[in-house]
Amino acid sequence: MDPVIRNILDVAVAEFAEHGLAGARVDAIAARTRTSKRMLYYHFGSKEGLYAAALADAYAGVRTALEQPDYESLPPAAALGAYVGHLFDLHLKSPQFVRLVMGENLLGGRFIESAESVRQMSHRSLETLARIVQRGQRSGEFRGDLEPLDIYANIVGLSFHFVSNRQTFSALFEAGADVRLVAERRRAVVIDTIDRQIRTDTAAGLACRLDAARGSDRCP
Amino acid sequence: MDPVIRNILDVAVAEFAEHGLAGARVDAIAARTRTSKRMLYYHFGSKEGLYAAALADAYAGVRTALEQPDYESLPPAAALGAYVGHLFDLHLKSPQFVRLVMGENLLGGRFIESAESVRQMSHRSLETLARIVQRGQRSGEFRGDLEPLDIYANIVGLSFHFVSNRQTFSALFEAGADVRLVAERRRAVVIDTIDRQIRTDTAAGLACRLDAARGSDRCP
Amino acid sequence: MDPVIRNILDVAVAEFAEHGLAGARVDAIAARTRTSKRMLYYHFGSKEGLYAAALADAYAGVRTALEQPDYESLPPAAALGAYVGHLFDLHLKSPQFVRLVMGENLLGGRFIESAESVRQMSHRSLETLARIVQRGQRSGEFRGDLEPLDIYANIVGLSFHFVSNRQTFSALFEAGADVRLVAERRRAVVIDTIDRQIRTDTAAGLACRLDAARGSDRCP
Amino acid sequence: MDPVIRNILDVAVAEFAEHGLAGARVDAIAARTRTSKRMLYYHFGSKEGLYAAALADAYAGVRTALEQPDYESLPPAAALGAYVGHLFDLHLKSPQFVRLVMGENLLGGRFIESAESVRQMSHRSLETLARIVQRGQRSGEFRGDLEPLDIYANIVGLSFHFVSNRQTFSALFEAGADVRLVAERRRAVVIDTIDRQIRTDTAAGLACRLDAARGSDRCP
DNA sequence: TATGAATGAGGCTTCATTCAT
DNA sequence: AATGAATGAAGCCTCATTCAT
Repeated sequence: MDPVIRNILDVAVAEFAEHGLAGARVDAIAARTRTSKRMLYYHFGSKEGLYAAALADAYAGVRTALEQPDYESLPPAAALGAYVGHLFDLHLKSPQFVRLVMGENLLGGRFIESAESVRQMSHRSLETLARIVQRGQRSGEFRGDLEPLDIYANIVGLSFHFVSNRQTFSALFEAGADVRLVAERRRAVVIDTIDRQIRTDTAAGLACRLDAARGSDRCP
Repeated sequence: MDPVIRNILDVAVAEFAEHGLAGARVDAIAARTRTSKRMLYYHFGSKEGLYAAALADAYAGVRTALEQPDYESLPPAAALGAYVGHLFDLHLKSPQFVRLVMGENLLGGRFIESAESVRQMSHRSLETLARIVQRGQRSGEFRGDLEPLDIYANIVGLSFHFVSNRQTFSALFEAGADVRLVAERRRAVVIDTIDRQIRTDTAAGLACRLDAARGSDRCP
Repeated sequence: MDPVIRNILDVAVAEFAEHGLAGARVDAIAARTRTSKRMLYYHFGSKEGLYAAALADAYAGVRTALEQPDYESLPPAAALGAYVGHLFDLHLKSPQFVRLVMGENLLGGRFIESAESVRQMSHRSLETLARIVQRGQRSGEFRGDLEPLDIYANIVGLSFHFVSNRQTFSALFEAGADVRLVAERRRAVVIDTIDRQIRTDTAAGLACRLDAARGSDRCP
Repeated sequence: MDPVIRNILDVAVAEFAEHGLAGARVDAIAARTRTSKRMLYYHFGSKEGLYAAALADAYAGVRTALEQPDYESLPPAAALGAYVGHLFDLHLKSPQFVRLVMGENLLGGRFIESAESVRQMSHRSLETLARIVQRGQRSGEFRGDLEPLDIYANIVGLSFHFVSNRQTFSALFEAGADVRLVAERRRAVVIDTIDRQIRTDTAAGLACRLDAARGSDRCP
């Protein structure tokens, strides 16, 4: 990639992640770039054009990190744990990406819809999980009443939220705690949570929960 | 509360939730208010002052909803399910609140720190959960190696993320799906997930996960 | 009218007449005004909004001048001559108005269409002419095969063109001539031309010309 | 002419006619050209240089059309009618030329002065008219108190104005009328008007009008 | 002769905020 | 307690023009 473009995108990702689309300043981006403000418009057309490019670039950056380990060589439960840990770490190490996605959600997902590459990438990750789940279900270790998307939403939800809402959450509950220890424990909890969600040898089942959704909240 | 103030806050909450602090427009707020722009400054001093007030007001709105059912009269597992469902519903019904908290996180939690009322409210909700957990642990139904905060973070994380990231998530994975069915299933999955996280009769334990955090990702 | 608005409009009319919509500079207008650039936007919303207001104001300025003498008390031919002279003088004394209308034509008449007041004013002037013509036709002095609009277009066309194309026309044909004498002679020619167009005692008729339009250009 | 230059000029004429000097965009011209923006500057030096070239080119385009029919073989009155119709048609078919000349007038005729070729062309056309007039005067058909320039200004004024002010004029008076019929009638009216202006057998004379210019507007 | 990238000045517009009344 | 007019700083964007190749 053209190093000029590369440079602009790096700066833009940082600025948009830091301040959001509305709060970001084109002048601020230009100032931290090796080129001029005029060039931003030459290459990207508008502030929104630059934002969209930065968003896509951030997703692309994550994609590289998604070049996954070989889960197939591990037994299902271990593979699942590795997968969850990997996704958790990914979010933990990509706070800019997380912030951009948050901002994008606040904007109603306007810009992500047009990014086909993002969709492909996401689906590939989901399929990797689906294969692990399938293996576990065939071996009898994993429950059969869960969709891969149920699990995927849990993993991403827990991982994402830990990073995205850290500011308010730790301000409210963990004032002064050691950040590294908090993350380490949280990682373990998330892996454990998903592991228990999916194993066969546990009590309540999803069917009961769905029944309950129409009636009371009580499951035996 | 002074109806003028009430009116201003309602409009401000909507505007800030919609556009964030940077994207919100004081003029837009004033225009949708029954008073003039000058009055916003008279009562709240600045845009940021109004934002802080709107944020606190949104939290207060949720507080009312938190006047909780009497969990004590239910057996621990049922109480937990009810608690989780309640929190999930709370987020589902308060998208403005969720959006404000997202925006606040993007701002680094700058404004929430000063809101003591918010902290108190949050802690009260955590304590309610803690009491349920304690009962379950004493009866042997619930695991003893979990902190209430571990569970609370899971519940809030899953509930919040479902609402906050709906735009991108459903754009990527659920294009065209029935929104109500998706929410219903998701609610059941979340309750089920927390239930399984906390019961005693399941396989892997947290200790193993924490060990793993220092070594591999594999738990027996 | 608010003197601030009045002041802005005066300056804007001058600037837009001088440079056209595209060539005019908002900064230049603001600088020659007693208020700030910000106020232009406060009162008129945009450069185009200010342009439209200036255009309407220029037309209104002409309207005042159109408060016409009492043509009814003159015999038809004399009334017609007075009317033509009046319109000629009007254009001659309103070069800014003429330039604005030229610019408006170059813009395709985009802004004039929305100005109902302009339409009313123009039609009132046409009706004044129509009444004179009617009197002359009844008395037998004026031809009966002409529409008032045919005559009005001639009067306005000749008057307008003399002012609007003076720059190129005199550059090409009258380099160095005395401007006042040129205008005086031109005024006489225009009145004479219209007078001859409309009298009964002349040679060729319009019918022949219209026939010719389908065939040759030769009229007996 | 170099086809590259030809191509650039065609595009430039269109753009400047459409938007005027200030409103035209060099980028827009370059984009619709078969060459690059750099070439415009290579060949024409600047935007203004290109404008001047486009203006001269538009005049030259009209010159070709002015290669006139053989008026000498017609009797004076018929020749005059043909001449007037020819000039009217010329304007009608050259709206781009008309728009350019309008713009040029708004610019004060800055660029036309330097174009000697334009002057020559215009004078040749005037001389053609003068010869026709002279023949008519000698035969007694035409009045002797008119300068050829008086007539030429009338012809060009009426023809030009019909095209140049069509936008505002028809917006104000002919909303919805059939464009072709309007033009046809207008053409006949113009020929008729000039014919009557110049014939001997009519009432009022120019001398009276000129006298009137110093006194009242009333001619016997 | 030709091109895509680059440039700096200046264009229009909008913002949060305050003043006179 | 309330209002409409006012403000200056700063925002995004576009222009004609030129440079490196």
